[in-house]
Amino acid sequence: MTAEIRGRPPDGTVGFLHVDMDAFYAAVEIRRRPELRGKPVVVGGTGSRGVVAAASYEARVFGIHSAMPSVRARRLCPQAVFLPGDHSHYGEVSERVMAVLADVTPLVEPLSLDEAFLDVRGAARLLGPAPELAVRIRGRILEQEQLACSVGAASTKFMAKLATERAKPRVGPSGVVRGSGVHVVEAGTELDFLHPLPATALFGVGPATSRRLRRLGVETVGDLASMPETSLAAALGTAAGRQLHRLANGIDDRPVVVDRLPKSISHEETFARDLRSHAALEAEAARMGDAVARRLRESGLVARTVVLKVRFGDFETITRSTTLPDPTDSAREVVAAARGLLAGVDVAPGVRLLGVGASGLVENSARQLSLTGGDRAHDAAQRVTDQIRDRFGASSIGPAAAVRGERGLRSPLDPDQRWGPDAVDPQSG
DNA sequence: TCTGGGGTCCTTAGTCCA
DNA sequence: TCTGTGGACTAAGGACCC
Repeated sequence: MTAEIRGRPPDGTVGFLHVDMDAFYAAVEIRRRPELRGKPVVVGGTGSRGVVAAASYEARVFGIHSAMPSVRARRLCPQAVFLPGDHSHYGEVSERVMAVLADVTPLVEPLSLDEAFLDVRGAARLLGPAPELAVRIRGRILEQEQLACSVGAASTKFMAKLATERAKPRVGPSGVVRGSGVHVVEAGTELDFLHPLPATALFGVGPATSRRLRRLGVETVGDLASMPETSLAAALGTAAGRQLHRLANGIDDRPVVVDRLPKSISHEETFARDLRSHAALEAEAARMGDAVARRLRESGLVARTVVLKVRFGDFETITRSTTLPDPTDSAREVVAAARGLLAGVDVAPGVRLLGVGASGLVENSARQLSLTGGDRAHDAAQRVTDQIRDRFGASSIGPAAAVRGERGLRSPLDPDQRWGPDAVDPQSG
């Protein structure tokens, strides 16, 4: 049984840290291959339809950034070293980094492989004030992993995250400029720090919201803070308006949450070329549904809702979902639901991406008690399948449905196969 | 110009039911 | 019995984040 542990809400003292690894994936690759040090290194985007997952600061000098289409990145810097991602290795490194953080406080909330919030108010009483802990954490990660990170310290999570940005290396006119590594926003100076920043610095202000805000004459966080909450709510919706108004005024009472349960699990893939055959797509849906069900079982979760995502050649994206009579982690049921949803989609225009997801997740412990005999036998069979895969690899066994249809479009499902189709290591070929 | 994969949260609209 | 209302739930899509 997983229990969520929550820290206390902020109390006005500098007690929150945000730790963010610098160009994490690229830095891990450079550590593995020291001859790449100082060179522009790009992780991901090795295929024709991929995007950049991470870029070293030397690559950023050329204007390359994450989420940039790989075709464009190559045009900007043809001499950059493009590497496929090695997600499982990054995961291992991340676990060791998180362990360093857990040495300081049990109140660690990972946001992704390379980022976490810490509530150090308790630890500070024993180990020293938050800014000192920030410096110590940074030194320890550098010493143990030979990887640089930046740390922000402030009185709230959100402010600590903004502080980290200030501490990071940046790209100047003459190249890479080293960052301070640690930045502290002292209690009482939050609004001085916050209000000159562009509104896009706020969590939740992306391109669409930014456009709407500019139409209202809002450029900076200060502009936003001086607007009535009701006007923001009218322009952006109740929840977003309220949230932005609070953040712009430095209010963020979210505690650090440890062991957060996932809300959804999904698997999606962009194909090297658009698929038009229902049979081929059914096989892909079966493969992905099987992978999703396996991750549900690994997490000890069952799902109430199965979601199918389809992106067509023109980038139009639709989702179709269905809620099951009983929550499940069975590949048979997830795949059947996904294929049922797919049957209602006209795939003739050509499908660029297909995804299968599971949501409405609950812990499996309650469901186990109510299984019938047939379900128990099926569960046992799935456990054996999982064990075979653990031993011989993800592609060693799978649903028969997954091998029908058009073959050879891509390699079998591989957790490291991310960041787009046709990931080929240019160094090896 | 070309836009991955894995998530979270919010809004809107429709349906069912008390 | 009819009508209105509001909550819960479901489905679909959009925006955003790393």
